[in-house]
Amino acid sequence: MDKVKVRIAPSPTGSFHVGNAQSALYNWLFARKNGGDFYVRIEDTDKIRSTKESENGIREALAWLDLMPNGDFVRQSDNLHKHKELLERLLSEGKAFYCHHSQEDLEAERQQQEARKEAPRHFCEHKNTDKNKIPGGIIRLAVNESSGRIISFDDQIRGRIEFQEALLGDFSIARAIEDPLYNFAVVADDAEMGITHVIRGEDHISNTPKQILIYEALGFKIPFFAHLPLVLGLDRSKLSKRHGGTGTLDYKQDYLPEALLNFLGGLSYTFSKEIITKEEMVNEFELGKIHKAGAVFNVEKLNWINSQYIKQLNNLTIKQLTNLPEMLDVAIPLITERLNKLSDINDFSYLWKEPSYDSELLNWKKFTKDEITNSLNETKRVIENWNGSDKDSLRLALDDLSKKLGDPSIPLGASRGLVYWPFRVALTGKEKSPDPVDVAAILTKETVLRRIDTAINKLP
RNA sequence: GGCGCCAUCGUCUAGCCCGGUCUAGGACACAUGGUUCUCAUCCAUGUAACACCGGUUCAAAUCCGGUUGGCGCUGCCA
Repeated sequence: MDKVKVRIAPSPTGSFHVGNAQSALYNWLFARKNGGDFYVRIEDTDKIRSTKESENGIREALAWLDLMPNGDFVRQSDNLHKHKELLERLLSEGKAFYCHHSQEDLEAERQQQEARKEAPRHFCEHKNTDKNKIPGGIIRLAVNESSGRIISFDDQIRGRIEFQEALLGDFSIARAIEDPLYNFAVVADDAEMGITHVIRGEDHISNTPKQILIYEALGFKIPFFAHLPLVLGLDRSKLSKRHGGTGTLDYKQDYLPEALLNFLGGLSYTFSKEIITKEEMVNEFELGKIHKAGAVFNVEKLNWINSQYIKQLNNLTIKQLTNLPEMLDVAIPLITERLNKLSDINDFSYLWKEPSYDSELLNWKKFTKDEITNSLNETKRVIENWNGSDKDSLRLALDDLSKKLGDPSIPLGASRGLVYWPFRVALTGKEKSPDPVDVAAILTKETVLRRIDTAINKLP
């Protein structure tokens, strides 16, 4: 058995799609599981749309996800001389030929076929004329139009898939001798690189019979094919720009790479548990167990997975990720417990800078301004007598205050609000926050007192 | 239009290959309750699905056929 070699072949014409990232993961997993190699080949035959920035984006995304290939990135354009050589061979053997039809003619033909409810295809009469080796026009593969052959392949995920050869037409393989088109370049490069398993998106299923014909014309060994289900948007169509958030790097500022990988992996494969590392995925992974149906990219689930990973992060990593080196370690669990996305860290900025808020927020339920002001003044007194670190003693003192200020006939829980609510708003400026006692223990005693004063002054 | 792929809760799915153990299980989301000043966490509970029709069979989510629907491709893009 040959050593397993797989690859992803993204085109550098935009951001690295999350679907590409999922494809990269499954390819990487398959390679790792089978002791094979994983390659990245930049598909840049479209010279007009390919950009260097896009290629850099692919590198950055892969590096971020830690799905680095064995060896350097391969660039399809570096292989042009080989493509030309192969194309010349096909031409000289009569397996490919120059088609001199104009694009207008081709378009007209296509429309007529559609009107006649026929399969759109172009069988070219130039194939058997003396024009067939004269440069000009595009190069097509000579396909047998009267063939009754069924081209089939055993998809490693879907089972046998069949196509009628006669419906293919003499499809295009190059714009010119030094300008190969996708289907031809992929086959040439995959063969050159010794790719054993082509694992790619479902949108390539209909390219497969064409590629098989090219493999045969070239006399190359046909690899195994496996077509991955598509990553879908909320409307169940292929996830695209209009759905937003299609670029892998779009997730870099809010999500941990392990979380995105975990999410993407579990989207079209069922692992033994919801939260799983990619090393654990390697152990369980079997190509044939990848699902067939497309899966909706569900951000809610991604958020949940991300929150699980954030809770597991150590203090140093949190500080680096959020770029807040001065953050106190004791504050971290309070924050990570409430974080879905990394940038939400700004909701906790009161831990390191003065909060700003509307004075109305200080009022809890139907209490009067006087009652709130009084509560704050009493709380201030409690803080003044507090040692600044013992949370239990502070809670006890504030509970006593609650009993004192509240109606003795109602339970303590209900009267605590009169003390805790304004205190919490004074410290955090928010209506939702961790326990104010926890916050007070993080801020210095002086800061707590200052913020209470600020709150009191806000009230008329 | 042609060709192809797919089809279980709102979403991701288990079960399907080897029919009965499925009054269809789990996770996310949602709802309710407990803890609670608020939020989050945690715990408990709940709502919610086999696309349809026919066949095979004692028995079908599971096997077969058809229909419908969704999606993909249909380029001198990849």
